[in-house]
Amino acid sequence: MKIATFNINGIKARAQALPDWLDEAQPDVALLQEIKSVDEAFPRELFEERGYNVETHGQKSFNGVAILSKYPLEDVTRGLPGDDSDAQARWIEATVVNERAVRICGLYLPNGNPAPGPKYDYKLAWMKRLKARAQELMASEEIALMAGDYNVIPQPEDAARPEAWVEDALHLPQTRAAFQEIVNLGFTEAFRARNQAPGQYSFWDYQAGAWQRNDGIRIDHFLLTPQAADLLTDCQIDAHVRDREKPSDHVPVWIELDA
DNA sequence: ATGGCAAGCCCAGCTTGA
Repeated sequence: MKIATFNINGIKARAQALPDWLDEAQPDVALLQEIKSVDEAFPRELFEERGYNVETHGQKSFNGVAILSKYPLEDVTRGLPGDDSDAQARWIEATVVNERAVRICGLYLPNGNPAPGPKYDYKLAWMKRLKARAQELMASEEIALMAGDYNVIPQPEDAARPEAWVEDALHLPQTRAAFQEIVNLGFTEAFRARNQAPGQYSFWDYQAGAWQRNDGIRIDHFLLTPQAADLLTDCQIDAHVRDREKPSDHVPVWIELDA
């Protein structure tokens, strides 16, 4: 089962580039972030005509996540538990049923800039709720994963210019510690489990020719429970997509699970 | 040394992002 995550930075703006990549990469499941659309305006027919089941958790203008799956989706839930007052659409989960059932969580973790400040407080609070959900997944002993735009640069080698990020909410010690706490529950970070090479990124700013200079950061991640990690056979970043017409500032990251 | 882009929205300049 090929599972991808892709922060598309607006579904309307990616109406060409996203289907093009799906046709080429043929993921069985695609987790999308920043659809920037309400559910009613999401162009689900673009994906249904390609054989995908579509579940969205949208919001006007900002945020918004979705799951596309060639296999049936069951027990879909929307919103990260732990704060009923949180109106931001950043979390969706579903069980994908093929040979085995895989619990798949798609997430768009808050950016948190500027730090310190209320936006950073929201990021850290969200990460605390994420940890609670992660503990439940771990206790369930399911084949499960949490993937998406974490807005976390885990290690200095995950940035081309780590010195540019020292004061940034994506790379502050508290941010990295909160991410590491979740990994330490027993999750496998799929990309680094299979690839130790530096210079591997999933986001390049639109400004200053960042892509042309490979001035990127790696912030889109897969965290796998042990039951999922046992089935992991590959993890790659489709960086070439960044070179196309009207690209997102993120590129797809995908895993292959023997499931 | 600095700034440099893009998307969405009451369509024009603001907010947001990373």
